[in-house]
Amino acid sequence: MEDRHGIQEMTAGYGRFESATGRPADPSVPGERFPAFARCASPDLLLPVFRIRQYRRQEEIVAQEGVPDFAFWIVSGCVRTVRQWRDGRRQIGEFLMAGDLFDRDDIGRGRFGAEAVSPTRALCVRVSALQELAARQPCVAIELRQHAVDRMRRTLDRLILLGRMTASERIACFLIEMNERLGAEGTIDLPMNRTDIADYLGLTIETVCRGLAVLRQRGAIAIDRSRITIFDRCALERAERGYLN
Amino acid sequence: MEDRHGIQEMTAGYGRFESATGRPADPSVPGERFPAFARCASPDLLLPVFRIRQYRRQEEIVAQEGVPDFAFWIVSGCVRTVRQWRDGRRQIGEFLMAGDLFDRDDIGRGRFGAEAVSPTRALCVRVSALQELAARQPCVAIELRQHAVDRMRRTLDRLILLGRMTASERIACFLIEMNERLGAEGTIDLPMNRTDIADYLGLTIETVCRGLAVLRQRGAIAIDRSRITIFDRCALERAERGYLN
DNA sequence: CGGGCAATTGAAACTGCTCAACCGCCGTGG
DNA sequence: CCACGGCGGTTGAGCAGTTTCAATTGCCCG
Repeated sequence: MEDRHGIQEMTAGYGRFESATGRPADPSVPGERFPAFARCASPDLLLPVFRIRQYRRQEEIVAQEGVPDFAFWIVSGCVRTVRQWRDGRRQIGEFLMAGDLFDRDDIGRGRFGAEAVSPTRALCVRVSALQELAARQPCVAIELRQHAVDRMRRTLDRLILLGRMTASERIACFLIEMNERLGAEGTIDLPMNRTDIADYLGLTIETVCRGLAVLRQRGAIAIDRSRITIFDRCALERAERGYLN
Repeated sequence: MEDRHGIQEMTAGYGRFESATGRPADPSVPGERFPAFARCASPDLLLPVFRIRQYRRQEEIVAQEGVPDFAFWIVSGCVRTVRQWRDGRRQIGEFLMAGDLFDRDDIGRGRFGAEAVSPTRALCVRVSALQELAARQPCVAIELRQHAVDRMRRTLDRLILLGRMTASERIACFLIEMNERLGAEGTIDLPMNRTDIADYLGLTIETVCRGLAVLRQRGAIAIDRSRITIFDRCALERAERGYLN
């Protein structure tokens, strides 16, 4: 299995751990982000526990009812957490980007599944091993803690968005969020399609299209398929005004 | 101050800790629930860190922008976490009942405030002290961990509710949740008013009233102000069908 | 008994959804 | 090489569910 192969490469040393990923673990490589603790934790503790996994577009990472033993650290690509009904309704919990981490607790222990939105490379870590690591290496524990806090903040923000924002506010909010997370100075290459956006924002795909069209007509953005260019960030912020009040 | 007085009482020993609350820490006392670790942790570690606080109806516990140093363990009563806009829109994050715990991270570090829905008694613990306690006493750490997992599950359930459920589904869902949490065998004495319910479910107060009225007309429930009696739980479960699919 | 507040009900307005058609791109196969 | 089909995205028209606005009821408490 490739898993076995990956482990052997990684256990050979810190350098091999990097080479096992196929590229150097340099945060400056566009789109790739490795855990900060990969730099501060001692390699002999770190290396035996990681595997690298690759996922194709739309590939399932964790089944909806799944409670995996592994935590996943996204190195590149984009993942959605998703819950689907038999009647077709679907809710996306969050989009996870390079640098994000998730495990069974973060997807609600069987509430949500996880799927690759775009081709994704992830560090795959047994939860128990990660916990042991965190117990020995303070910098790991700190980073995990920070992730948990950030996730709760973002999830609470989603409650406000889904509970009390209008369609146009949600869309503006989404663009600002994506601009900050993918942040290439006003040009966003969205990894997800309109259906994913709609299921993330609790809207229909048509409403998302119309909302984007309104922003385009106002000169706030330009739309070229999945590439959104932001001309007038203030207009977006006005559109999501409620968020800040 | 009563704080000082409370501390002195509590530091006197385990028995005084109980008496400081005014009543024995017996889980069987109706409506009162103390942390399980109050039984397993050694008293000399536990006692110096706790204070008891009482809050009147509608009293603010944590300001919306507040990041308190304390964690709160609700012994009796009901608390809402709430975010409010200047334009009047309001979203309730969750209702916290006896036995529930929250701290600054659970309310999003300044995202939500906390207010007493009904007269509330809470154990108030400095976060750093609780963390130290958890580091020394495994049973405390386990209980805190379980709370965090439960909270994430419930918050993710709220995402689905707010994003993809109809008004009647939300209302049925709410009644089932409250029945399970307040659970007196089919009779629910809701501590919160209709406005709170509406802001919890992302609806208006009128829609909540109408939804309840429909359930009453179908013979599923009876309504007497804040007292709801459930006659036909299956009808409620049908009304929230999407939730389970 | 009256004031005030929460809850309820009714009617109209509106936001967002549903259904449908259409566009443009791209890969495939004749 | 081009026709075709599929898919994602966009736009339009009508509809439905929810909100808004308004009026009324019921209850508690002074």
